[in-house]
Amino acid sequence: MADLVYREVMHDLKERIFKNQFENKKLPDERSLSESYGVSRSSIKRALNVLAQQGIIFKKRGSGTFINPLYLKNQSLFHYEGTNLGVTDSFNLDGQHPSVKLLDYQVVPATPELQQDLFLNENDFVYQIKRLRLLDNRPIIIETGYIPIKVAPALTPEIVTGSIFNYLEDNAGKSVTKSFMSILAEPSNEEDQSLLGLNDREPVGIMEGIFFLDDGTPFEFSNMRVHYKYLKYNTFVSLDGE
Amino acid sequence: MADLVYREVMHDLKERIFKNQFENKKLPDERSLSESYGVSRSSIKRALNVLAQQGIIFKKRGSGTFINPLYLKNQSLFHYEGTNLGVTDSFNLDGQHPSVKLLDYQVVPATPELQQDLFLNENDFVYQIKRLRLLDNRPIIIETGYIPIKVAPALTPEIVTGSIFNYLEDNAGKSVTKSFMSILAEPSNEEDQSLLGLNDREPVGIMEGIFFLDDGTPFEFSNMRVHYKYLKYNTFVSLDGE
DNA sequence: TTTGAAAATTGATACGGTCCAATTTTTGGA
DNA sequence: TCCAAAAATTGGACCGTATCAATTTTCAAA
Repeated sequence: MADLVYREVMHDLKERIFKNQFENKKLPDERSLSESYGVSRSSIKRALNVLAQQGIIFKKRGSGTFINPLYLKNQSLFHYEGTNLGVTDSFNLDGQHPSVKLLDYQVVPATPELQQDLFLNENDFVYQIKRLRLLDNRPIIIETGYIPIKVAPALTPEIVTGSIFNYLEDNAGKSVTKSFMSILAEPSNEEDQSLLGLNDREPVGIMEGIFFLDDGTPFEFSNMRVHYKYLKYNTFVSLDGE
Repeated sequence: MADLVYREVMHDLKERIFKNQFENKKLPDERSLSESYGVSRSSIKRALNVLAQQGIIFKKRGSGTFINPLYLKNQSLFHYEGTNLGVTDSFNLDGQHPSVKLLDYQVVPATPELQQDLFLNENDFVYQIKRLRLLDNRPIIIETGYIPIKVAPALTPEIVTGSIFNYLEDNAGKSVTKSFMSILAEPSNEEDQSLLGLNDREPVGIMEGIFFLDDGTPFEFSNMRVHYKYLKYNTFVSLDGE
């Protein structure tokens, strides 16, 4: 699986960090790591950079590389959901039962906006899929998705009732690894209120954006109107790469 | 300022992307860029990687590097980028005039929750700072922040009316480069409505979380109640480095 | 004209080297 | 002993090269 050098180093370091195998919360210097792993310093650097970006370690020039004490002490804090792309994945938390009710399913021409967002031509068509997502029979999300036919030609209402991402990964060997999302809030409209059981003072959170396949192909434009009590987006931000 | 090679390349490319100077939303290949900028391909790669991570471009092996059409489209007033940590920074981008009204400023004992979030002991004290942020005199955010005294012993109401982050960077040589934030939505309460000029159907967006110094020290717990029209958190999520 | 193999294009990974900058450790003189 | 200068340590930036893999283009055979 992890046949990349820097990934193997990264995973091994992660495990050793977890097992508290480093004294003083300090990692060996990069040159030593390079020698002991038998890889170039560049690869060590790359592995360490990923760990630093995840907030697991931090580096101080001239001093060394250290384990972030908060990562070990309060791990739940750092299990950030900024890395959960699919909605299905994010739900499996408390052993509750997610379900999907298909509200609408049709093929429509791509609007100009969709053409731009999904890199389509004028005569391209998209699936328009509107789903209500529930958790233990409580409605949580109204999700409207647009998927180009040419990207997933064999979709059916049955597939769409499950996880589209999982279907793609299992059957087409394509995986979704990137997304560009915007998160905002709005007052609820009448449809929100009736489908999600909100009163007119209660808002919805909105997550909308594009999901990409790992080769960079835009795969889906999605708009999710989320019951405000169930939207909580956690994210770890680091300016190091800037 | 940007005396780093890859940064200069990055900023130049960003500008050219913004000015639409690339045909077909396609950038030149890396080897050409390397030659035309007179820098190594590694530096080009590094610049492109940062842009890709920011979601501005995406790369397809064997095909080329392309501009993300979504990036040019987003023209929100409050354009909260996943890479902008401080609120002050996020405001300055659009050429509008930010200002701050100090609502409350006192020193209080750290609550048990703050003790945990900020890694404090029982007898530690924190500044409690409540500020109203405005943009061109329109109220945008009610921000309540908690900062341990021992991290920033010399804070004054005057400093707090400006940017705390900038003060720290200029005077203490400490910089804030990381944060762990949660984003959610709530109905507005009476205070929100009066301070932000909302009616009782209009919600607030909430961003709350912890800012860290670059050495990993938790620096501030912040809760921001944002006028819903001005909260737009854009984030590019990538599972590649995992 | 069509098709499919070969070649060219283009980004990805990895190596190893040079020099620099921040920090810590050592050392030698007052 | 104490302190400041020097040396060592350690991460950061950048270069140039080699090789591989995915995609597109070219081109010759059918």
